[in-house]
Amino acid sequence: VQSGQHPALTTAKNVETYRRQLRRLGLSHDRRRSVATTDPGYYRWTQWIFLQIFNSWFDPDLNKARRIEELVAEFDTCARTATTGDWSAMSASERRRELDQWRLAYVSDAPVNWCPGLGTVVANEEVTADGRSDRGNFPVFKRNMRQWKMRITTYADRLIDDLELLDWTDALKAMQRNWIGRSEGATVHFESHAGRLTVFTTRPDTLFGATFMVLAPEHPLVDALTTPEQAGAIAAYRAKAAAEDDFQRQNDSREKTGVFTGSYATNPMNGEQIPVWIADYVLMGYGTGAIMAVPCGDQRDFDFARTFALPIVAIQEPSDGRGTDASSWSEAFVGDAPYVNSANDSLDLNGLSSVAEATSRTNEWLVQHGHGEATVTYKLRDWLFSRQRYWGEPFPIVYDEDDNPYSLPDQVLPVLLPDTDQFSPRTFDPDDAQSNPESPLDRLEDWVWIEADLGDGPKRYRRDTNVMPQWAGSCWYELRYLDPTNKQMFVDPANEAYWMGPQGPGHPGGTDLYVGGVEHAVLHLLYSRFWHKVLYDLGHVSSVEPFHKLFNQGYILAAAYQDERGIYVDSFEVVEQDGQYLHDGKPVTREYGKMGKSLKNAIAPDEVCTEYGADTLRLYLMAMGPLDASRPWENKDIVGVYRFLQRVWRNVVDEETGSTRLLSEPAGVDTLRVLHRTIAGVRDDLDNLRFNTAIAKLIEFNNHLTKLGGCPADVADDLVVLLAPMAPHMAEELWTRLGHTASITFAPFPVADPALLVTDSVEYPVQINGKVRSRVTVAADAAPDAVEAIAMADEKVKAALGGNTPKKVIVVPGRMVNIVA
RNA sequence: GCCCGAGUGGCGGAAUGGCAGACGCAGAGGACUCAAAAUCCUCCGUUGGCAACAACAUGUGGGUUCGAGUCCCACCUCGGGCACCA
Repeated sequence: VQSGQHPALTTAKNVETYRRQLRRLGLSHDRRRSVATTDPGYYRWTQWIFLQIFNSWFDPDLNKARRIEELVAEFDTCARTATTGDWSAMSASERRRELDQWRLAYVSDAPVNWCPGLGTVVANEEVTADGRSDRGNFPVFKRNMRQWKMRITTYADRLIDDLELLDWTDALKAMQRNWIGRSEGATVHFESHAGRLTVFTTRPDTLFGATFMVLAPEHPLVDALTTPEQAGAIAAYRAKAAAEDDFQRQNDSREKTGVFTGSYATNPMNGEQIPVWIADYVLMGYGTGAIMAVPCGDQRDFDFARTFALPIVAIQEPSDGRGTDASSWSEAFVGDAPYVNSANDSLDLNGLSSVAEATSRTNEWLVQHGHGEATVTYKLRDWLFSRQRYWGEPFPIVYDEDDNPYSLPDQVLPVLLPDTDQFSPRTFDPDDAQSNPESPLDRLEDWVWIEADLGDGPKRYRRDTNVMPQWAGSCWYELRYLDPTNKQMFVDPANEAYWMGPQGPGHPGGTDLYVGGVEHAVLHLLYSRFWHKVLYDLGHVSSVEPFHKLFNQGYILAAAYQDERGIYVDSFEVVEQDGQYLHDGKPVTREYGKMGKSLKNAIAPDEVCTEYGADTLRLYLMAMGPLDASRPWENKDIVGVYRFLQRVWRNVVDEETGSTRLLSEPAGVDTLRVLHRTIAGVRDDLDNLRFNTAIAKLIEFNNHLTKLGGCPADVADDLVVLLAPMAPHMAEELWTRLGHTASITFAPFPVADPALLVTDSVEYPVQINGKVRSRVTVAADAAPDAVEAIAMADEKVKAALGGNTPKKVIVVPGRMVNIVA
């Protein structure tokens, strides 16, 4: 399955068949929009799945999603207590609010990424490292807004752990692990006069070296900790930090800045009073927004301590011999080394040299004494799921007068987009951080307000005017492909089990093969795994994962040219002259990059198609290199595969008459051997997605036929069928001319005859000390001893040995002979 | 800084630890042609040699092995991802 394509396309032989199949499915072909999201069926089931998620919650005890009714039942029997107050005493409205806090899809007023240039909010995964939108490259601002989110964070562990079950590249798995960012450590409590300060650390074993603490400027306890004499400096620092957004803060120089609050906290290990500072290198959005600083073992803390003359205490004897007097160090020490200065009345780490052991002993001690516990934190945040666009699935949600969300009943699905002629979201000055989103649906008052009876009698409700992101449909479309016309459910469980069910114990199930670009690593591929796991937990699918084997194809690159100002110029207007590249007569520099508008180097496949035909375009793309490698497009290379196709054609068809011109003489054993080697090789290459070498083998076979003067009649069918997967149009045409009436699609793919894969005799290269000095031809079934004897008797070998007796002779059957002289 | 990849002719690239450069592009020569295009044939890593052949060659330096583009160690360069993440 190729991302974004309808299944009709994967079986269609040509555009007409594709359109016909689409018509049969009641769909239309629209190049600008993916088929999936224009189909009311997809809208309907995407909304239905959304409601499944909305009406479920995550049970941490079972580590899985469950239906919301089960939570209500547990509240009723007091098996679980509500987070706010007494469930049995709550009013209906209070109960709604309580439940809404548990849902896997929820509305919250929290920091989101607002992109005024696009006019919509976007997910964390859609923001680039430099704080811009991945589409359009507009600035993105963190703002509190009321938006839909999905509780993907509850699946963080399973999303990491189940990567083990998948046949994906290590690079892609690493990207997902990285993005989820699980770090194991401990939370530790430090007492202060303003209350308990809790920090997260991955190195609880270094607690004895914690000589100060740093809070994020936004930390809620900063006000209470700030002493009157420090109030001015703290306020000024916080104001400065607030004026900068996250991205500016991170892009600023890494000079350490910060201000002392004037207060101290107690290091629970040794009772020392350590100063509490604020600094912008501590982020409110990660961990607890507060850190303990261990300057001897962390470079950032070390820099901070040096800048502000804070104490540094060594807690390890550095392995590089610099000694334990930290005042003489020029950098922090990181690594395994024996602990020193690390003991109190009830815990002694001194002398240990294993971080793992010291960590587990510290964790035990923290729990025993009530100072903390082992904890895991994640970088992953909940998924921002609403957008302020027109195109997208509307939320099947309405709000009552108290702004509580209600799901619409299944019978009214799909909620279709209302008619309008104003599709664009309102966009703003890209830098106007204070602007507010306006969905195109907001303007359609007639659509927004509905009268409905959702159990409380007929009432007026307001529709949700957001739409779902483009990822919603792609989160589950592969499931719909298994059962595209089903009107009763999104996929029949029997179909899902047949196509995607686990193939044995420990197998996660999922599609057999998924080909897609690596740019989806932490977008589509993360989101769809999450949805799939929710559907699995709720019992709708039998597979644990949506995509079992994933293959990342490389990008097609093209030359891009920059003028002296560094601005990209149209690559088609660049000429090469004496090894120099010129645009408008001025020299430009060349680089290779992903094709696209920004580099002005896109090549329209239509033009290649018009000039050479679709088969040539397709074949060129497959032949130019391995599927997973990015490689440059070279117009001048296309002619190579074009010539190959023409040679095949001329070997089969007489260009004068248009009828076949096959050799009536049956193929000789040489030709049959080449044919069957080709069959075996092409099969193997196709199985392993090595299209480039499969094509090379076909070219070799065809070159062999060209030398024969044409194609013997008895191998013509095989030649054409071998070619069919890669040049389907021409193969179909040749097939017809060879007298077949049924489509070549249904012709069986040739099978190699093992008898024709072996030869009577084998040419052995004979090496002396690893260098080829001669070759001998030996019967294929000759015993190693016989091969050795023949090699030793060879004139060139004798001459090269000069009468000396070899120390050793190695015969690799069927491969070679190596003589050690 | 951390995590993934990748470095082979003029170019794109081939090579289960076993003849490095398959196949294609570009280039050179030839046949056909009045000529050109197209087509077909031959050559085509570097150096030396008329040649047979020899030496050197898969980013650099070591190692393992009868044998290394392939495996191991260190380094260099390029591409991608993440990053004041505690």
